[in-house]
Amino acid sequence: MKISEVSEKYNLSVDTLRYYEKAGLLPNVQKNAGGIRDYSENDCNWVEFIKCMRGAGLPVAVLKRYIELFQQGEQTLGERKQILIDERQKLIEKRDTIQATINRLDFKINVYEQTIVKREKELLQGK
Amino acid sequence: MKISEVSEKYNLSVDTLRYYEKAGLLPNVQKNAGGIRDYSENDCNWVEFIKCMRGAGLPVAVLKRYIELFQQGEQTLGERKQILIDERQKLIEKRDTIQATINRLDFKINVYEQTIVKREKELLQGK
DNA sequence: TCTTGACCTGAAGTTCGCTCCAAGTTGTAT
DNA sequence: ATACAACTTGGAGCGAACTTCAGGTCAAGA
Repeated sequence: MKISEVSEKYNLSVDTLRYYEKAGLLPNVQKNAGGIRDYSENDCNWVEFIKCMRGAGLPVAVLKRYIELFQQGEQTLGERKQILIDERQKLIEKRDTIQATINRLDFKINVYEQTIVKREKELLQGK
Repeated sequence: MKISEVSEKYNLSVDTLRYYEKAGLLPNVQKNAGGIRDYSENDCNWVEFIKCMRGAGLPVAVLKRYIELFQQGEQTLGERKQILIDERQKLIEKRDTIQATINRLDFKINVYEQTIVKREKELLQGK
């Protein structure tokens, strides 16, 4: 698969794909004789994984470390699991922070709604 | 209230507080004859609001716009309400993205756990 | 064969949100 | 009066995650 196809498939720019590769997130992408990338199905699965994790805000450096460990084989299973547990915990905190802010916005939006309705009524009564 | 006290109260650095002010998020902080800031209770409430919104990831530029409109009085009620509705919607999407990633991590962590337990058993059996 | 578009590289540039620095002023305790 | 900590400003610097650029190579169609 060419880089433009992967770009289209996952809605990531070709620049971002090359950037991820340079950053160590896609260490296995093969190149043909002419130096042109040919993404395997496995590469694509990694792209999809990285896109998902980045979408939730996991830092590139953390993903790089995870992939590094993955490359090293089974003796890193524990460390990899711990990374995922740590990041999961951070996401839970982030989600809860966001939820609290949504609740606050809900309240504020309601106050605005009521105020606006009140102002409209006053206007109709020619106050 | 002095800047150091506000900094302590809301756990924001004095640099951040001055940055927010320069960025237009705290337009009303008064200064005494010597040029030293004196935060009112109202200023503090804005600091708290900004801290909360920034904590959820609302951009400084959006908050600046919101505060600008607030300064302009009642004729901007509708526009202000719309900003909050838009940002609320983005937060909901962000929260859902994060939740989906948490679920994915939960699954992956379980797979790791099972794999690790399996490897340990094999080790005990001298495989 | 020629052109054109997609690909390549390394490096520089951009945006965001702070964070730090230099150099100077103010307020307070002794 | 003197020290010294806390305050002030404008501007530079930083880390993260891209994004763009310059200059070149490659592959396919007319």
